[in-house]
Amino acid sequence: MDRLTLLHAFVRLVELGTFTAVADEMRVKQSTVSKWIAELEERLGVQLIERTTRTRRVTEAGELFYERARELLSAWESATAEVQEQAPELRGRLRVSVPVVFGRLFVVPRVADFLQRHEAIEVELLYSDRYVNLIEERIDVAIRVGLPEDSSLTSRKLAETGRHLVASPEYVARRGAPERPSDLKEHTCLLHTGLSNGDVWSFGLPGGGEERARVRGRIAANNSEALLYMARRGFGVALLATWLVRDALDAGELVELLPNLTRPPAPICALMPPRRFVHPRVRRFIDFMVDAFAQARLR
Amino acid sequence: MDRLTLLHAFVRLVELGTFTAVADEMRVKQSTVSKWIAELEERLGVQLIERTTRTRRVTEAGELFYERARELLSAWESATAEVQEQAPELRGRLRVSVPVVFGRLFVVPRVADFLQRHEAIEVELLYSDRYVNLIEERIDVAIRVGLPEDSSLTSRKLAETGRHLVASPEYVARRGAPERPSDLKEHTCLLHTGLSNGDVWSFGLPGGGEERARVRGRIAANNSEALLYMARRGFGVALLATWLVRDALDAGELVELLPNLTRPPAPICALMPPRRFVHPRVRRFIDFMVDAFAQARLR
DNA sequence: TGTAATTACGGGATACGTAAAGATG
DNA sequence: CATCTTTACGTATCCCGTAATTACA
Repeated sequence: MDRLTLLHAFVRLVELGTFTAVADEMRVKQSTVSKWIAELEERLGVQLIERTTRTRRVTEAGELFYERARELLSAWESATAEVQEQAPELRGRLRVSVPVVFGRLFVVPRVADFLQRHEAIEVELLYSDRYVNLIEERIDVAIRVGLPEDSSLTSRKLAETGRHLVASPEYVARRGAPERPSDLKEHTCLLHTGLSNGDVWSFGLPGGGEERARVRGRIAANNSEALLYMARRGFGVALLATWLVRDALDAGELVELLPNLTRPPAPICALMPPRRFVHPRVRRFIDFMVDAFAQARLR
Repeated sequence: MDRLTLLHAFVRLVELGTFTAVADEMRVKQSTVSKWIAELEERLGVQLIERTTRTRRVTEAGELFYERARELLSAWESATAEVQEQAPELRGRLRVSVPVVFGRLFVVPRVADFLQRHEAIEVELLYSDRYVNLIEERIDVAIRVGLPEDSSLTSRKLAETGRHLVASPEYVARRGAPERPSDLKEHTCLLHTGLSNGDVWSFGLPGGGEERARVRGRIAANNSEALLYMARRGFGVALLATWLVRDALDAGELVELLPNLTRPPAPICALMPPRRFVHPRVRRFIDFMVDAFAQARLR
């Protein structure tokens, strides 16, 4: 086992107090943390933490070692940070998976900025609205609208997008317009699969508060553009990102429903495969995107 | 990979200059060192060493990181040493493989001293003159006379033992006594297998210098006592440790041959399975034995 | 052309997670 | 008795070594 990881676990155990907390923080199981601490003590030949199932007490040796461990970890941090400043030119290839429409509208310009700043970086853009397997496809970062169902991925929020509840005028003429979220039960809805709570739509009420509706429909897709297409064709009601539906709204191909209710914004996330160590250029890319998205609001 | 191991490899690469030298020192293959350095650079996102197949040059970032890496490694060393001093009571079980005769005469008393000093230590003595598989038998330390053929084991010299060239009086009466090392070619010799150069016996000449003889015989064994028994029974000439043959010499069951030539002493070694990390109690035990054997000469 | 580093690949050790056991207040 | 750690076990991963390839003097 990586000795610095053992130190990290030990330090956090001293600070947080329970194996469970450390495990959650470090994204491993309790049993793993237990083995890590045991291995560290075994290596040192010294008990660091006296523990029963209910109590933990840092030994005298543990107190001493805790200080040293903290120093070591921060020395590693500063050493790596220092050497990375020394050679700030990022290089190598980034494989970035982006949604088709959102990618074209919002990601590409920012990627261009990133490329301009870092001459030696290459970017491979993989357009997809599906939740591709990041590991198999060797993708460094996937940018997606909404939180993924697969929570094993590490995610970071880049921005939020407004959403509109829409349907085609023809559909509304035929089926009527819902007047309250609960009316959606009577409608055919177009569901986005692959997102957490894809079938529960919530709305902010004018007086404050929130109303949720579990919706169902004939069509479900893990692709927003497919839903947009189906909505245009009058197959049902869809809850879609503002920038996705704007043209259709302007053209009169779609009309907005429940316009007096607010829709909670959907997060735009950068997703990474659950690697233990994130490559600097990936981290820097994501930092850059977070920063770039924070500058301007999505319209 | 263990980050501190990567640092160690990098530091030694800077100091030694070639991947091969580092690999030999760290007991891994060149390809492994190559991957280690590549991984370290990959993690940092910085090239540390510009290398072609023929030349290596430490980059500017590498120079800087070298200093930090050295500090980190020595910080780890001192942190572990410090915490181990803090709690010097060793505990746990040591599985020690010892030769039958040498063990009884020289090891057991020293083990007793070690047990007396460390109350919480348990020792399991496994008597064997064979070269047992340390890993399979989960042996922590094996003490052996002579250097093992299997050089994958890490060994540490505890002491040296004098040796005598012996045969039974009956054998000498029948076959005559050798007058020079080269005469041994005409004799039936009793060979110890499992030792490096077990079939090449060398002797120090009175005027200085050394003479080697490649010997052969009908009987070979990886057990000194078997050779002693065969020598007593008159099956040939044996080169055996002083303490092993003393009783038989005193009793007249064996006579010494070539008494005017010196025999290079055989090393007494502590052997460990090639583990990456030696447990403190094992290390301390061996340190203790080295010290204990250094006190008194073997007779 | 010979030496040294890198890359490819296969086998084996190992470290993780799941689940059950154990312990303690 | 409930909660938290440890232990047992199966599996997937990763890491090392062997061998082929590449690169350079």
